[in-house]
Amino acid sequence: MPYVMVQIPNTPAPTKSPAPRPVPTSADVARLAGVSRATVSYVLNNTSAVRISEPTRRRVQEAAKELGYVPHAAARTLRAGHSRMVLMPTLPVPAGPLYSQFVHDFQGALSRLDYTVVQYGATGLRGDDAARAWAELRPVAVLVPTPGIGPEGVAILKRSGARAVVTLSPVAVEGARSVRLDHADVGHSAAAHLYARGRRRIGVVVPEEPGMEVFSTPRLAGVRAALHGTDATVTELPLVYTEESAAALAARWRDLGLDAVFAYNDEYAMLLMRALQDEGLRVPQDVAVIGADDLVLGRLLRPRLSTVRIELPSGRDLAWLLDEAVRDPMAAPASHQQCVATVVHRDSS
Amino acid sequence: MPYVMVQIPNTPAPTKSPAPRPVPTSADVARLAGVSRATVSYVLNNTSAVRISEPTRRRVQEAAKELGYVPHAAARTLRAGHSRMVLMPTLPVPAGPLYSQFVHDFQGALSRLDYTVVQYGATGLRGDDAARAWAELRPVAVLVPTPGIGPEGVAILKRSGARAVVTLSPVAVEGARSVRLDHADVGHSAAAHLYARGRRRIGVVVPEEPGMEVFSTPRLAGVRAALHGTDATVTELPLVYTEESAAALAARWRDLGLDAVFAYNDEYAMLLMRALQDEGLRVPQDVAVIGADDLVLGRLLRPRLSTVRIELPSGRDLAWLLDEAVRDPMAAPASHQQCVATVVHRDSS
DNA sequence: TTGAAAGCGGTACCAA
DNA sequence: TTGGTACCGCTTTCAA
Repeated sequence: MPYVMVQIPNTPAPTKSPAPRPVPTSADVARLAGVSRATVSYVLNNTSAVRISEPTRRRVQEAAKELGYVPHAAARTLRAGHSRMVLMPTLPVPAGPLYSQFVHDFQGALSRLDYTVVQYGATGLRGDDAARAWAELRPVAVLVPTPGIGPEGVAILKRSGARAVVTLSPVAVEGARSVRLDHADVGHSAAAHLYARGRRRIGVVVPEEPGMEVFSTPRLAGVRAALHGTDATVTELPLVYTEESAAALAARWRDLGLDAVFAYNDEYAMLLMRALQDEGLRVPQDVAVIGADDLVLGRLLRPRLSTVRIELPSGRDLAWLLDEAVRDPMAAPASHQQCVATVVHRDSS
Repeated sequence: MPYVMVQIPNTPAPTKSPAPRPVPTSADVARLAGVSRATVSYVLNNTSAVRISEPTRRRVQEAAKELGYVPHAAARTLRAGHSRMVLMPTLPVPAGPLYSQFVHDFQGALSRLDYTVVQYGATGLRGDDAARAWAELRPVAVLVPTPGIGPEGVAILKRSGARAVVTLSPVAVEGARSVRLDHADVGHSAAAHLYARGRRRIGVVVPEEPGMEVFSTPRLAGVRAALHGTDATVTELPLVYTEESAAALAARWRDLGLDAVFAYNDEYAMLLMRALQDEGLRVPQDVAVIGADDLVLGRLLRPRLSTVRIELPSGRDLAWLLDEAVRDPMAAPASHQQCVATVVHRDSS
């Protein structure tokens, strides 16, 4: 039992040297102001159904300030039976610029709708265990930004009081509003593009960083699906996000005999493209390169980087979707949003 | 009163059509298993101080599973008087790769130490109000990754039970462990470098994206400080992170008469450098360019981008620091960590 | 081995 | 206009 927090109301700590003053409660405020806890609650929440005299009001506020009183969210939530917390599990990998922007917008929009967004540090739990961990916090809504939850998980959350569960997932999840987002589409688009441009021996970069498989596996699968039944071949290319790893891959490029590569995303594409060029290979003549995510930086390369742009819903739209779902959990989702993946053809492919 | 959660224990909802079953509690589990709530608690928490017979144990577990019981974190926290939650306010701007990586590591390390990290969506509150909002959650520790808290805020958090407050801040904050991190150092290093390379008319990119001033202001101030009293001039260059904005800036570059630019960070630097080159300016002959953050991608440019590397503490180190502070809040911080900014001189300056 | 009951900090009903 | 008080869900003595 690591941290015993000694709670000794109204009594200076006994012998322990660094007496940790107990946290002030509304009862302390009431006592200091000479009123009841009820009155404190009324004043501090500006309860409109109740009129409190101005002098009393002031006394309470001064007492609260003097004690440095801060209400206890857990107690309030417990009593109220609900909260305005929207929970979003953090990604299993460091976020890219696209996703960071999305989260930022999403949070901003929900703040304006008077929700509190909380990103919950994934503890390595999976599936239903993860759902249970989230459910312990009794959020009013949950946004799962990966295909990391099934109907079971959704049921757990709803049974625990969540009024809305929104997922970004390739398949609709029973009970949740799912915005369809399939990373296989990205791979599919990239592969179809390369194939249409006459490429047949196609490499696919697979990042070796742990956790990345959540995204890289479907992207690779999309490539395979697009090329299935054609005369094209698919070659997996493990790559770490370092210059050295890219150089090593480029060094054995001629042996691989590939004429195109889908580089997972723009960042890996930029890394690899530079290494290929340093190796004396011409892009796109010797090898076509395409990335994904349509980063600004990709446009700066020469040749300009072709990419697959994935149309994430704006954070604002998703916030509204979520709010609507919270307000009327039973309403059928108006329309099944879908994130489309479109090729942005520039000069590298 | 938007969401009235009707709690009718042991009674099917009355008339309301989509009967929202009340969330199951440990009392429900107890009832179904035919035991007391105490026993349920013992079983579900594997309380070692108490022996529960195997049959009872199983009955409880089955009842819990059948009801889909999930314990209520707020209730537990309230009763226990403390939690293992580490709160970290989200940045006011979308995170860059450097910070994303840091947060990821930090979370992973704290998870292993059995903490739960929660990124709290900033609601636009500032200073002490923000501190109060964080304090409502009664976190065991708070990491403030910006200079967004003062001694007052720290006091509020500590009075509310936080056993540790850690800040990444240019100045030590009374009561908190501060890892010294001053973005002015970044500007200072960049400016000193450019000056040493003989540059005298120095531009400083100032991102126009809202919220960015948290970082851009000190970086600019650092440049000014480094050049104060010399014969060099400093010119602010507002820039939006788009090709168009960069092109517009580059178009009037010759009129500006600058021979060097500190571009806020590597991403802006890459953007601007490309625009300058497209305008026919030679880097570094006509204009020296230096960024910051030492991104991998900067090394891929030609000329390779000079940069200022800022040595963030590793997430793991900071997690340990925090854990130590939690375990012994009174102990003086062993050593004042400091994030140094060092110039990585490559070819663009 | 199990149960009864107190109490964590707030809120909101009902009385005064 | 205010105070008393019964909860919210869970843990943890103390008794049985």
